[in-house]
Amino acid sequence: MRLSRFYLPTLKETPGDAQIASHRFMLRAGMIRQQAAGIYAWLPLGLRVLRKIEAIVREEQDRAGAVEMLMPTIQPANLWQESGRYDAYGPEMLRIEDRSGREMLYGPTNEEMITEIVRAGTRSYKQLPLMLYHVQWKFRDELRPRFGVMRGREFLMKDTYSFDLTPEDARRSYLKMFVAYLRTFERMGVRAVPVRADPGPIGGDLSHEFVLLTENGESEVFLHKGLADLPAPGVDTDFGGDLEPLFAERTSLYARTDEMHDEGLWAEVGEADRTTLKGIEVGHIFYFGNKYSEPMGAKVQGPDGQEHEIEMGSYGIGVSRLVGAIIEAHNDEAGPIWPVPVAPFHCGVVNLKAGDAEADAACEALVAELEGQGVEVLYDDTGDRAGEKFARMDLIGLPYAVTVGPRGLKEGKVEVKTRATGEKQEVALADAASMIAERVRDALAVR
RNA sequence: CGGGGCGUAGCGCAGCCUGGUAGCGCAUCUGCUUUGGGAGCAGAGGGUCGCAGGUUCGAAUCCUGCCGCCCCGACCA
Repeated sequence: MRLSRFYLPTLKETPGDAQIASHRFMLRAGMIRQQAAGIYAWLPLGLRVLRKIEAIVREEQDRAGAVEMLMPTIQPANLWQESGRYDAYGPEMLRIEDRSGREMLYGPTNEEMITEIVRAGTRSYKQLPLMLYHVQWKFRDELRPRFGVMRGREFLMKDTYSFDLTPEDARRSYLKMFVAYLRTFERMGVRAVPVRADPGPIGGDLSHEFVLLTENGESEVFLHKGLADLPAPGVDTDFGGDLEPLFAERTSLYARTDEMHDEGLWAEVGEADRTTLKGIEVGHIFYFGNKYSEPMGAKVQGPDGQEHEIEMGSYGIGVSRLVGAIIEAHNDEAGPIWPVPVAPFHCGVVNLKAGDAEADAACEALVAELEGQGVEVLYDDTGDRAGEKFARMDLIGLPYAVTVGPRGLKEGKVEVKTRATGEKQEVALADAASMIAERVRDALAVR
C-alpha cells in the first residue's frame, strides 16, 4: 500500500479528550475518530488491526470446534420479554421503536436470540454438542464511556454459545473455550490470565475472566506469580481429548480480581509468590445451565426418550477493546509497538527521496519483493521530510521499517529498524526483503 | 447517577473577570530556500465563538434554558 493513496490523518498534538496511552495513540495515529461519547469510526489503519484480531479469534474458535454464524444488531423486544430480561436490563439497553411502533433494541448481547435459533432447529441430543459464535457490534449505553475503544458504548465482540445435553458435557465445552482463549490471546502477542469470576446464580467454578496484565488497567488483580509465566497450550492440543489436567494447571493457583478477592486464601499463598497487578478484562466465559433454555423452552429429546432443557454457556471476547488493550501492553513514548500478528502492516518502507529515479526504483523493487514474500507493506512514497516520516513510522508502530535513501543506496545499503527494540541495522538492499520476510513468517507461525 | 470541568479555525489553546464585532501555535495552500529524526523565510485561505432566548446602541464576553464532551467516583465486555 502506498501511503500517498492511503488515508492516514495523523496528529502531531494529542487531542485534549484522550487521557490514557492507547486512546491518545489511536487518535494520533489516525486509527479511529470519535463520533459521539463511546462511539468511534474505524479509519483504515485501525480497521486493519481490528480485522487481524478478528481473524485470530476466528481461527482459534474454529480450531476448538465452534461454528461461525451472524446475528443481527437489532433485535425484537419480544425475545427479551420471553427470558424476562427486557425489564431486568436497565437503561444500558438501547431501546428503539420501528415505524409501526414495534419495540426493538440494539443488542447488548445475544443469549435470547441464539436460544431461539437453536430451539427452532434442534430436536435431538444427537445434534449436540454444539458451539456457535459470531463477531458482531453490540451496544451498551454506558453511563460513562471512557478510555477510547476500551470502554465504548458501541463495541465489537465475539460471542460463542455452547449447547449440551448434560452439565458434564457443558463442562467439556467450557474447557474447550478456556483453552481456545489462552491460545487466542497468546497469538496476539499478549498474555491474558484466567481469573476466577463471579459464577452468578449457578455457582461452581465455571466462570472466568481473562485479564490482560498491564500497568494501568481498570481493575486490580491478585495473582500467584507462577500463572503469568505459563505459556499457552500448543497448536497440537487435542480439543476432543481430556482437557481437565490443563484446566487444573491454570486454575489451581490463586488468581482473582479485587471484587472476588479473598484475603484468607490470599494469605495462604507464599509471600514470595504473590503479585498484585492491574488488568484489563478482554474475555469472559461462563456456564449458566438452563437459565435461558428453561424460560424459553429450548429442549432436546435425550437417549432416555425424555425432553431435556439444553445446558448452555457463553463466551465473550472484546474484539474492539483488544485493540486498545494491546496498545496498553505494548507502547513507548513514540507510539504503539504492534506485535507482528496484529500489526496493521508488517513493515514500512520509507523513501527518503521520493521522486528521485534511483530511490523510487529501489523502493518499488523492495516493496514488490517483500509483498511477494507475504509481507504486508506500507510504502511511504510521500514527499514529506525525513524527520516527519520517521516520527510517523514510530507513531503507527509497524514492527519493521526499512529506510531507503540516496546516502545508503550509494553503497547498496538500506537501514532496517526494529520498532520493538529500536535497533537499527545496515543491510544490503538485496538482503533486506528476505531478512524481514523470514522474521515476519517466524512471528506469524502458529505454534 | 453524585462531584468537578470544558465547548472559540482540522488539532492544541488565549481572549470572557472589566461588553466595542476574534487572535496565537501547529496543520493546510502558494513561492523561494532547505532536505537522514515532526525545517526557515514570505504570503494566503479557513471561524453562524455548541444551540436558543434575554439584557444592551452593541454580546465570544453578562443572564436564563437546552445540547454536547471530558475527568474522579459508583457501575460494566
